[in-house]
Amino acid sequence: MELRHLRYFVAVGEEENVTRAAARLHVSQPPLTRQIQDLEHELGCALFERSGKSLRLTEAGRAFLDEARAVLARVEAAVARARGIATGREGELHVGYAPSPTIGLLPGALEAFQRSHPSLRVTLHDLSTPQMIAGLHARTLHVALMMQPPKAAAVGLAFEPLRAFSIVVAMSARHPWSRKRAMPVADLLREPIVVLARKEYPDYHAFLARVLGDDLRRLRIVEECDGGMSLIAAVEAGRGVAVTVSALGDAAGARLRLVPLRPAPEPAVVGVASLESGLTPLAAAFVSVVKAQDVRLK
Amino acid sequence: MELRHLRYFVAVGEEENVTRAAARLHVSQPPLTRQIQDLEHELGCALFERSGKSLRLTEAGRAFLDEARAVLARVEAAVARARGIATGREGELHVGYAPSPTIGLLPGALEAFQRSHPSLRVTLHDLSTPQMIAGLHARTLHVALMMQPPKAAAVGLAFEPLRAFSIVVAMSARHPWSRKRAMPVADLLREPIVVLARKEYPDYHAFLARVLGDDLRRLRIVEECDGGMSLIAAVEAGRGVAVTVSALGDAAGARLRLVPLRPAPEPAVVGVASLESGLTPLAAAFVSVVKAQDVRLK
DNA sequence: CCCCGTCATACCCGCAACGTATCGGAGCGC
DNA sequence: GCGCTCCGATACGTTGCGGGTATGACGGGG
Repeated sequence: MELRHLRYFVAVGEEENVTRAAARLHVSQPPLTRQIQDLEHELGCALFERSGKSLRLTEAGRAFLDEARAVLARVEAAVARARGIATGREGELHVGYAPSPTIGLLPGALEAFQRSHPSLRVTLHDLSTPQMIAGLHARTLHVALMMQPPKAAAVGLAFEPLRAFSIVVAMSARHPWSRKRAMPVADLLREPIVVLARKEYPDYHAFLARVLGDDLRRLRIVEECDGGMSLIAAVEAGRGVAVTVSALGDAAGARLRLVPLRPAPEPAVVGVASLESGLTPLAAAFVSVVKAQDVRLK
Repeated sequence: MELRHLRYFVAVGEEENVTRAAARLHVSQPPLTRQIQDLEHELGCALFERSGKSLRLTEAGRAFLDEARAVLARVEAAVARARGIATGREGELHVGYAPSPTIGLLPGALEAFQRSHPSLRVTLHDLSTPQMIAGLHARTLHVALMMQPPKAAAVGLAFEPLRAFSIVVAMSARHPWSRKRAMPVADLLREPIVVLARKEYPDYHAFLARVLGDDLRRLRIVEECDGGMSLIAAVEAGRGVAVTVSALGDAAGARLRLVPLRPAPEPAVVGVASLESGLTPLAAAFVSVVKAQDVRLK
């Protein structure tokens, strides 16, 4: 059976007249008769009762007419959907993001993208860097907003840098170091330190390892927080200081003082990652929109 | 586009490998490649990304794969449904009936039919004779349990008689005539008469006209009832007598006495009507079941 | 009784779907 | 780096089938 049979049958079924249906379909009557017979033969049951003159739908024919119309409508919808997705006018965009460093980036990017692609669903996924890389490869993520991964982890991925954040020590405004220009690492080691929980934020600990190297193990960690907001609150309350990227200022506002580390480590680069090849039109659009909207790479 | 394209695409999409898909479909690889290309060309968008070696579904391709599978499943279902209906294993049977004369007939008939056709929905429609005849012709009714219609109204219909009911006068057990063998029409005209409302029971008044002829207008009608139960109650209460078929005894039981009219009019024949030609398998089955179950044509 | 409308059959033609053979390119082992 | 292998794309001949014309069969209406 082919869609042709269904299209022909719908016409004949609606007209209950082969000749008129043939005119409607712009074919001649005999082939149409033949196709209908073939269809009935394949189904193994009569769709029409022939009364010499004219023909009439059987019970089964009426049911099959409904079904055939539904199938054809479904095909139409399938075509429309595929075309819509291919042209980027519909579909779903799955965006992975690392919350802390992208907090000042994400809202603007989403807004700009929704403006250029209205009626498009964007799904956000709060993930760690390894999860995002895996998601991109598995095609469950289209793009990921994250810190620049090491070269080795990024094979097959394109990474577009957007902002560079300096590494700072966050502390309460009442802290003795809060008015200084910078804090030496040696002094940091004497301070009580607040960190994000290792279990829930492997990325943060990888970041600390990169920034501090061996000094990481000499930190006096007094508290582990289960989220960025708890960390800010703990630091603001003076329970300790935290090593973080300057992006934290976007979330904390004036509640915290951010003092650069000395010597200044390599700045942390945040950007958008996607597949190097075979990225969807939507993903490409997202990358270019975010890039255009966030030209200021500091 | 034809179902072939969808079948081929589903195979290639699931395998993401033309050669294996070709083997699965029992065709050679080149035609399959070509059909897929034709499909993509017709859709106007790529369903696969070609990376030299092997090929991979695009976003649109994944969506279209789901849709194509759904279409094929729907086609399967359509075929199954048509076949099921044609062989009488599923579907719906619409049965029209005239309540009063068929009250002793319908329950047994339905039970017997449900036994021979389980998992089949039967819908009952309480209708007047002209409505049933129209419904049979319009194919909204499959069969109708009713009084035998006049020849003129029954063109194109097959009527299978089942029972013949004599015409009786229903009255309370306390009525002076309740012990007599029969009641002459002349005496009936002196009695107060209870009838069914003309508006709601045109059939009943047609029946009276057939049985009594011109005497109908000489009846002393004292009350119109809006249903069979009200009629029985009114007669039982002694407000008057009613002219009816002996089938009423099935509903009234011992509460009423039924005295034959004299001279006895032609008995009222109740049976099952259906289309003379082109009746569905289910309708035919219903007629034969009811006939077999109700052989005693009195 | 003839004519018209309608569906079914007979027959022919052309295209498009299929098969065989072959090419081109990418990964892989030596 | 070279050849080998695997896979998809292309080329081309063949054929089956969908579609066209002509005609038959049949019933209903003037």
